[in-house]
Amino acid sequence: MALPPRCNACPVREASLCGSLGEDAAHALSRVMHRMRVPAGRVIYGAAERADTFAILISGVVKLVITKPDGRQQIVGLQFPSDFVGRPFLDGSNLSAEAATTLELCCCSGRAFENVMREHPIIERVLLKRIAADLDSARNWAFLLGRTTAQEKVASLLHLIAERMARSVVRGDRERPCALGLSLPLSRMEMAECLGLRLETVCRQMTQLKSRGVISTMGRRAFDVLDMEKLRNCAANATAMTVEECV
Amino acid sequence: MALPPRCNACPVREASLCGSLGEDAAHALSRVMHRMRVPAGRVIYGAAERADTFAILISGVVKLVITKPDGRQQIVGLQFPSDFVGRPFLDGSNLSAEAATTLELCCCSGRAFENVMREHPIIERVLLKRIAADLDSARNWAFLLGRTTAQEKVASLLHLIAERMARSVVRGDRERPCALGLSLPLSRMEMAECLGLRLETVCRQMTQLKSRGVISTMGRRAFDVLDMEKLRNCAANATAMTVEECV
DNA sequence: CGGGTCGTTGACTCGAATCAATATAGGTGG
DNA sequence: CCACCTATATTGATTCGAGTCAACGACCCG
Repeated sequence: MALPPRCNACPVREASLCGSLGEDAAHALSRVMHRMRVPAGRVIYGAAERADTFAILISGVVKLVITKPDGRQQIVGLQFPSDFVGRPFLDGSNLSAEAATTLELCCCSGRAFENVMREHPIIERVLLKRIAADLDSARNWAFLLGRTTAQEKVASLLHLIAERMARSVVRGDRERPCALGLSLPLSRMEMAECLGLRLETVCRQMTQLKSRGVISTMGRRAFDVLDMEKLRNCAANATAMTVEECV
Repeated sequence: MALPPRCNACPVREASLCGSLGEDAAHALSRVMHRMRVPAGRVIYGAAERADTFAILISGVVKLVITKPDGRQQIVGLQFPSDFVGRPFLDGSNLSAEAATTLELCCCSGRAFENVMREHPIIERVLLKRIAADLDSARNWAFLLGRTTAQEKVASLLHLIAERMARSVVRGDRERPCALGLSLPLSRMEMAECLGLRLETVCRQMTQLKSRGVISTMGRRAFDVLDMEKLRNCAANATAMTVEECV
């Protein structure tokens, strides 16, 4: 009746939804879920088909995208390791979920998940909290999109990525003063789609942050946070900040 | 064991969360909830205090606002009659809920609600669906903020208000070709705070919509939709639309 | 009827978008 | 392993939509 070895060895067990369940709900879930690798770019669920997947993200990043008929796209959410992906009970909006990087998932069909959930109401309660947290993030994102400068947007995104990627990489470690050697899960284009900007604008802001010694980049898909404090400042209120204060 | 008279006479009973509950869960809820009037401008819950209210909105409009230390504000959600207001189980973000107009609420303490919920898990399931729907709205709002022009933003907001206000006013009526004599629950300033714009920009867009015969206004807090089709077009893709096509 | 808030309009500025060249990374085949 | 090739990223010049600042007008209150 013990959990399978893959659960005991699971790097996100505590941080994920599973970590908040009791022994038997966790066990019941473990019986229907299985590991899976998904290559970057794969669509996990799209606007058309019924979202019939439930998954916990073990590694990699998933982007949630709204696409309109005229081609405009907006990334409205990012899911990191330990987050869940899926839309139990959900209506058909124009939302799709796509692997931004190669993923490791622990997943099952939506139907199987709903069955386990019906037998273990605690899962429902935990899911409710997770969705409420997602709602909070979505609203904070709306603030970012509506009320901040390009500078703040880019800095906030890098800050978010630094926090979430570092947490999933140096687990257990004491908090580091600054995050080094982080992989950047998004292209410039995708960053722009996140932030309601054009990719050229994202580039320019990245260049500025580099020249101010806030970050540095290595290749296209990696960066360092040289000064977390500065980054936080840039994210919070770039407008109230002169170049002197920032450098 | 019947529901109290105020429930049977409740104008939003079917559309609200209560309408999706079984007989006894609805009855249990009705015993802890009570009617309340709240004047416009009152803060229902704020960033500081623990959000300890749960309410179903019977009439009026509630705005959900994020305020940053530097004074920037963004309205990240509107709740209309039949929606719920409150944050069961929720973390402290910088979100506050404020009455945009005079409200009629059916409410109880968050604690009381959680107690009833624990005894009637169906409430949890229904709440989960409502929150998931809110999450969807929040993400669609993020698209609006990130990827649309001022024109589309204003048109979309008016369209949303027309839909939700009409639904709560002419309940039961067949769908009207266009909504007339709608009350506008927000000031220009609040509209701007919704849309990530300045109030002057909102004004200019309103003026344009009027001159194109899409809407008309009567006083500060009322408007008509003269041509719902045009409004929908303006909301969907103002950029792809010349003045000729619109007029 | 007068005062104050809120809304409207106008003139001008500025930040990000757009259009247009490069430059670099990273993969491919020789 | 190197040279090439194509995606992606960067930088520059210019435009344009929304912001800002300022004046005026309309509505709502006592």
